[in-house]
This record gives sequence, C-alpha cells and structure tokens, in this order.
Amino acid sequence: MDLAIGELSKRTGVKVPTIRYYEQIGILPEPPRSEGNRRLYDETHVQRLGFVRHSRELGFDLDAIRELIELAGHPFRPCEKADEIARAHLANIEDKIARLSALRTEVERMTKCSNEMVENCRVIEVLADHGNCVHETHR
Amino acid sequence: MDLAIGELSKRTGVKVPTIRYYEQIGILPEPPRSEGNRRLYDETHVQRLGFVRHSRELGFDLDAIRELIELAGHPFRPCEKADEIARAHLANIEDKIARLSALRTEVERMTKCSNEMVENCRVIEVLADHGNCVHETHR
DNA sequence: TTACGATCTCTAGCGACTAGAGGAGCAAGA
DNA sequence: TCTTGCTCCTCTAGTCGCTAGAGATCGTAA
Repeated sequence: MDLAIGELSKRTGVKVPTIRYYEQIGILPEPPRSEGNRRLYDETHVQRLGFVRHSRELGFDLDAIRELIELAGHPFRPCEKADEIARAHLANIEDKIARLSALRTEVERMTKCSNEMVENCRVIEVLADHGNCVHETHR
Repeated sequence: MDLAIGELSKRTGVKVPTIRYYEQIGILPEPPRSEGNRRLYDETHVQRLGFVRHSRELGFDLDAIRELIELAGHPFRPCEKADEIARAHLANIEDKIARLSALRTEVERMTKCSNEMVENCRVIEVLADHGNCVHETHR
C-alpha cells in the first residue's frame, strides 16, 4: 500500500519539505516514483522516519542519527557504539543544562530592577560590566 | 589614542572577523579610517563591544542587543523595556532548561543498556519507539 | 629592499531546516 | 469535457551568528 509524501508527513508528524530534505542529505532512501513522478512510500519508510523524528526530538544531530540508523540495520553486531553515542549526547545535554543554569542565575539577578530610568537600570548596568556577575565565566 | 582592530580584539576578547561582522550588521558603528583604510577605534568602541560581548555571553540575541544598546544610549528614559527584554530572555532560558531536563531523563534511561548486540540494544529500541519514553512530548 | 604580519574586501560554508516561486499532476464536481 | 483546487514537483534563497578562506594591500622592522 503506497503513501504519498503528504500522507507520510501526517503519519509521522514530519513536515513535507523536511522529508524531502532528509532524502536529499541521505537520511532517508530515495523512494520509488509514480508515473507522474510522485514519491511513493511504504511502511518501512514510516518506521525509518519515525526513528529519525524521535531521535531528533531527543536532540541527536543528523550525523549521530545517520550512525544510529546504520547500526539499527545490523541487529547482530555489538552495540557499544550506540551506547557511546547516547552517552556522549547525555554529557552534552548535561553540559548545556549547567551552562543555562548559570545564565539563569545572572539574568534573574539583573531583572531585580526598580524600573525607574535607564540611568539606574540594573539590566543595563549588569550588561555593561561583567564585574556585576556572580560567575567568573559565562558559556 | 587609536586602536587597530587587532588591538580592539585583544582588549575585548571578540575575534577580528566578528568585529567586522558586527559593524556590517549595524551592531557597532563604522569607525573612522586611517589613510591606509584601516579601522581606528577608541575607548567608546571598547565599551560598546564589551557590552555586546557580555550580552552575548548571557545569551541575548543580536536583535535584543540592538535594542539594549539603543536604550543604554538614552539614560533619562524609563527602563521598562530593558527589564522586559531581560524577563523574556529569562523565561526563554527557563524553558530551555525544562526541556533539556526532560531530555536528560529520557537519554539517561536509554543508556542503561546491557551492551550486548544491536538486536537487544536499549538505545536503538528506545529510539525506534516513543512508547518507551516517560514523557509524552519532547521539545 | 625585502620579508612578514596585520589588515582589507568579498564570497561561501556551517546545521537543520523553512519559505517561496513557478510549474505539473490528479480527482471531483458542473 | 472543462474547471477548480489541492497536492506534488524542482530549484533557489533565507534563517542565526558567526567562521574560513582567497587574494590584495598596508605598515614596519631588519
């Protein structure tokens, strides 16, 4: 049973131009075409695209997803690599959270402004001088 | 006392091409030039670029920084706008932290893989089926 | 004078899409 | 049969905040 690209889009929640983009960069295989040159998908494409979507939602980048797809296609190989990718990603997320938490502290502190004039504005003051900050380094 | 672009770069920690880029998009004013067409900066530029750098480190985007610079140039206006920008940014940061924390939970769970074969790999399994997740929606 | 570094302008690339133009295919109703 | 309106096709360019590189020029020290 064939699916048009719009159907595939509805089933997976991935937008049509994004599907074409994934095909272009080799994340999805080129599907067969109809006589009128439309792409024809089947269940395997739904599966694959679902995998990609879920991985994207979990924050994996397309290069990592490429590797994960390759791995998923070889069930009888050892899976350390997949675990490694996931752990690296986890470290990445934790790093981002840490940095954002530091930012939150600083930005929270600057919003304690009495809201009078720019001259005395805490926001502007803090931005103008890093000396007002708690953390030595941001980013 | 004039500074060459390389000097300004050293003083502020902003890379030379980035300084030129900021000028191009109107974040920094066009400085006067030497006879040989080199940019000549002074203390006011050091100040302004420091402000930009610090704002970037705190995660403000360049459009917000444009507004903040405009505000900083008018000390006797009310400063609600600055506070509003900062609060919006804070909300943004908090949102990102919340989403990343949810991701961390999921990705952490998937790394509990016994590391045998891809066939039974928890990483691949979770990615293939959102049903394995704790949170209803990611992102 | 020659060498070297700093600077100049301009263009293109990153990641992961998104938007839009301009044209063709296709099914349903008049 | 014709038209309407939707989906689909390809192609190009734009988003953000830079970064990299080419090729030319300037300035200075030996």
